[in-house]
Amino acid sequence: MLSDRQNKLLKLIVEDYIKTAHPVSSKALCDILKCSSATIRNEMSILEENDFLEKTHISSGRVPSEKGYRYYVDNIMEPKELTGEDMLKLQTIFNNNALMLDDYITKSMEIISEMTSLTAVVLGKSSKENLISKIEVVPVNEQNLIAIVITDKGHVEHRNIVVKENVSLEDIRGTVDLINKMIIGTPIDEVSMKLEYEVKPIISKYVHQHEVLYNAFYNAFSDFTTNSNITLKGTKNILMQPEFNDTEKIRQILSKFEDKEMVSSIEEEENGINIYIGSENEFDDNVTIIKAKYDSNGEEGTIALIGPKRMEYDRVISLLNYIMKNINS
Amino acid sequence: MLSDRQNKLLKLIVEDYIKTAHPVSSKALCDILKCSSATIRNEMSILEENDFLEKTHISSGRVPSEKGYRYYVDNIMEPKELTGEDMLKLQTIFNNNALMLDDYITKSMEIISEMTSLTAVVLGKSSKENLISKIEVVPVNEQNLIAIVITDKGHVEHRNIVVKENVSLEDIRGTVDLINKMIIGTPIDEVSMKLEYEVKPIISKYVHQHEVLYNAFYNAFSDFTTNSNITLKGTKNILMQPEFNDTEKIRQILSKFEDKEMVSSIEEEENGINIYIGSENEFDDNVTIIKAKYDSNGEEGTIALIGPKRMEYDRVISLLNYIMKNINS
DNA sequence: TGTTAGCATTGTCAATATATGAGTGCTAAA
DNA sequence: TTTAGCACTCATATATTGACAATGCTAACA
Repeated sequence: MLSDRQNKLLKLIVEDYIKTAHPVSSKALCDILKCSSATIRNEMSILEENDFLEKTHISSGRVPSEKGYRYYVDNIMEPKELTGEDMLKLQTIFNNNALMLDDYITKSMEIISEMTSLTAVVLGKSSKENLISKIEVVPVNEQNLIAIVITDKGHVEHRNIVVKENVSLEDIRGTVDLINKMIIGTPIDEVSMKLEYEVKPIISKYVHQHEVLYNAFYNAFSDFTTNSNITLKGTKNILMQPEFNDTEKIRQILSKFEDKEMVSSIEEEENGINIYIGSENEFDDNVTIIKAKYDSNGEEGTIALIGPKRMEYDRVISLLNYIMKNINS
Repeated sequence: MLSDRQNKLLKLIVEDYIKTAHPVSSKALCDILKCSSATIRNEMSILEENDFLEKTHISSGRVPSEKGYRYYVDNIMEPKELTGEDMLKLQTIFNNNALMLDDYITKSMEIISEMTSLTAVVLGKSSKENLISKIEVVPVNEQNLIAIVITDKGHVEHRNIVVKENVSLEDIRGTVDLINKMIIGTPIDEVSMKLEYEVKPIISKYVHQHEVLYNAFYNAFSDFTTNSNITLKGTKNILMQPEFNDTEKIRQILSKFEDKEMVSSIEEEENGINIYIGSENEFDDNVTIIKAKYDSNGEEGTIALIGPKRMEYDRVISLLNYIMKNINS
């Protein structure tokens, strides 16, 4: 267990380092702790022996280790009130009644990304499990139709449908009506199957050009499930941090950001707000990721912030907390 | 005017530098030009005097200047046949009948970006001038409706509409019918005006809760025009090039990529394929941008590739040419 | 007149040296 | 337990050096 003074010291070091990004020297803390630098050095070396602190080289000041950050987050850090300014910015978003859930989330994460200089990630649960609530088909010209699919959660997807041969508008209408009747209430990821085994046999009875039409619709619907739904905001922010003053590191992170699988791996399973420091996360050892899983009336997803391990943990958590309070229900 | 040999020399230097990214020495070209390095140096210094070549330092090999690239592009470079491999990759996209114009363009630019290690930009003309061909409203639950707007070019936009007070479904239907009747054929950027001055007076006569409903629809439609329509593919590619082995340059370009106005400035006004080398473009002195304006049945936009000045001009142009041939009409 | 061999020159790059300063660890005394 | 003092270490910056890769120039050559 750490003594009171060690706690206080660790707190000062972590917070100073978060602010300045420079290793913290013993001298710098004399005034605050009302003792000499030697005393502080003694305490520091104890903290270092216990792996809470590290040195960047043998005669450098101290820097928090991953364990140090973890201890800070778990035991020292105090919840921080949102500043009026921060709250105001978010409030204006949530006060806007005309937005959908997705917009609330994306916009607030965009703002948070800007406020904190972190990179924001929004991973909407793929709409696989959403139920189809309506299919609408609108002709654009003789060969092109647009099929619009609306799910029970209010998600809208559309696909272009090309009908090469001459197909009568009636046949199209008939097909759409049939599909609509049979497919409403089906989860999106089961649409293909249902089309194949239930709709196809019936269409072929009632619709003239059933072959052509069926294929067109089948193609349009078959890739709905593959939709991934990833949003990144402020990609560059994290790369502006001094810990990424190195082209290799920048390129490495950029590559990961462009890799959908990599980004998808950020998805959170646990409830609440969770912090993954450095090697605790699968994404990249150099970063901390703070994730939160949201659930608003069954619409689930993950919001996350990515930044250097040296981040304002207390502030970020308050901000995420505020969002979660506003969207969870 | 340049002599034959100077032309040949410049060509060799440009192409060698494009391939290797290393300054080209006189010795390296002896074999090809069948003369001694001294002779080549003499010619080189003439080319340098005329600003076609530069040195990175006083005793370095030569590197093409902007003027050198420009001369190469205008007078030396020969059109390059697409390799079977390149063509095949693009062909598979254009052979897919189920795609819309936007998809053709985005997908082929994505592939080209990958093939050339350049960054691709697609700037669709904002759909401002598109005419509205249908408005569809679908209820999601008691408070939320989705308004879907389809334009004559087949673009689909949707907005969530929140109706707080109890409004009857009939009133909503009535409003939608009215709006539909009055607004079809209107250019998107005139919708707000038309709603205000023509639709509003009539709605207030026939619909009960006209105030609430009108406001909801008005809000949903009012930001249609602000839609910008920018797509970037392979952002990281350009930053992987050796000329960007410098965190400052990387950050500078990244910031510009995240700045919508900056990216929008890439839009091309001239017809055909145009090349802007270094300071010839407004975006960034360190890059070359090759732009093409497309026009497919009135749908206009710009496609562009961004990379280091040291890029395979001939290949890139052939690739863009191929796309343009396939989409222009 | 154009080409070339030869050589001094110039700058990069990498390795090495040197000085400076910030910060530590340790020890002995308060 | 705290602290002053000092030796020590390492990063950083700057200068020095030698090897190397080019060049420019000149004088000789075809």
